[in-house]
Amino acid sequence: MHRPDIRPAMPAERISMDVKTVCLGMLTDGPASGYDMKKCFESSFGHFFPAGYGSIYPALAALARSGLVEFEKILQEGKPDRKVYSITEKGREELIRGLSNSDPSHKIRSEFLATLWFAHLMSEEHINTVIDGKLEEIEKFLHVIDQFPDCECDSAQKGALFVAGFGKHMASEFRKYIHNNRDMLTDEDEEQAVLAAVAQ
Amino acid sequence: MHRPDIRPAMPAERISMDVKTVCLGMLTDGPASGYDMKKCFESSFGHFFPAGYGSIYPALAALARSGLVEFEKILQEGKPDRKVYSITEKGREELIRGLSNSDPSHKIRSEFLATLWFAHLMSEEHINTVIDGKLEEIEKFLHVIDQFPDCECDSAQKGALFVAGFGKHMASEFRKYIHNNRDMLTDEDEEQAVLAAVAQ
DNA sequence: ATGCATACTATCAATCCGATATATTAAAGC
DNA sequence: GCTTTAATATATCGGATTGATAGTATGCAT
Repeated sequence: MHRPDIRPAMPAERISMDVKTVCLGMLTDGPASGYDMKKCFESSFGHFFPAGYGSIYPALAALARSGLVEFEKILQEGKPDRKVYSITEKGREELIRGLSNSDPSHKIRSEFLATLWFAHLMSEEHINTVIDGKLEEIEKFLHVIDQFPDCECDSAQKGALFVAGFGKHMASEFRKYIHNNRDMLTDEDEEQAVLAAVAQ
Repeated sequence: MHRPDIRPAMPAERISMDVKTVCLGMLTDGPASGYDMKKCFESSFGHFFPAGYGSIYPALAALARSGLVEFEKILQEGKPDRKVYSITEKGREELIRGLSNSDPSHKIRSEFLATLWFAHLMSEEHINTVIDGKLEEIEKFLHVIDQFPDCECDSAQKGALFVAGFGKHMASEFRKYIHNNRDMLTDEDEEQAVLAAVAQ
């Protein structure tokens, strides 16, 4: 009725493994441009932590403002100038802080599963299209990851191998589950099964 | 040099399985309030498609504006009024459209993996904290999903069972991979490797 | 010669996320 | 009895992320 001094929170600068922190981490392998980093996201990092230009460039700008990275403009003939970023000592400290969170998240956002949840509203044909498309995608991914390591951004040896192995394992289990269970979405006797389940 | 009629995109109203579409889907099981839907996200949907109040309420408002849902204000004694939403015929059509995307995404955003990628910059103790924390989380999730189905929002039988089974399978494979491979992050010879790298 | 790929930069609107605010009641703890 | 916590409900706000687009230049293929 008369608000007693509400102030806007000030979230205490949460320790988080965000795009900024990942960029700092990448720079521990040596200087790189935003473009280089995007490629690294595409080839390896992005499989479990995606980021596009719209996140990378603002992240680098913010890091530079806080003095966690420095950059050097390199003029090139023909091509646009490169801004080559390197991590500072302060940046290294901040990276360690970013890694210190004891409960980092692991989130899935799956339009695929959300769609199939409503399989009863879809034609059998379309269900198959969706599933076959996803299987193809997984196949491609497994092919890519099989010839890992192949990217330059890996001082990370141990960690990179662990993460790549994880990706490979989960992708092949993804495939396995779909192979073994896709029938339950398209089986003829679905009507019966459902009725039976309700009946008893 | 003079651009031949570039027009500002008009994104053609992308077909997407977003929060709005999921809310429409939930409403096919009967009318519900935003609060009800949040609970449904927490209990089941959120495991593969998270959404909080900050997404749900704006989504419902937008759906109402477009005439895809209607709502009725229900006055209650003691408690605040409920706004109970129901799907319209137009909304059902839009839902079907939302389900018609042939290539729905399945994305992972894992601070967990991003952190462990840099395991070589972390203490063995902290690596173990992070991993044990995640294992505990998985254990809880498996416990929850074992007593599925238990939520009210499931006309979806087939789809819900498929998705729940998927979650269960992937979670237990997650656990298995960590059990079998966590040693590679904390093995003794890491120190040597790191020292050697620094020394030269 | 025209379009397409590659190499670089960068921005914008739409959306989403996490935290917070407001209000009331009921149960649970001290 | 008093107080804290949980549950029922609504809603908003800043900050971050997404996906698409824009701009500029070279070289390659059709």
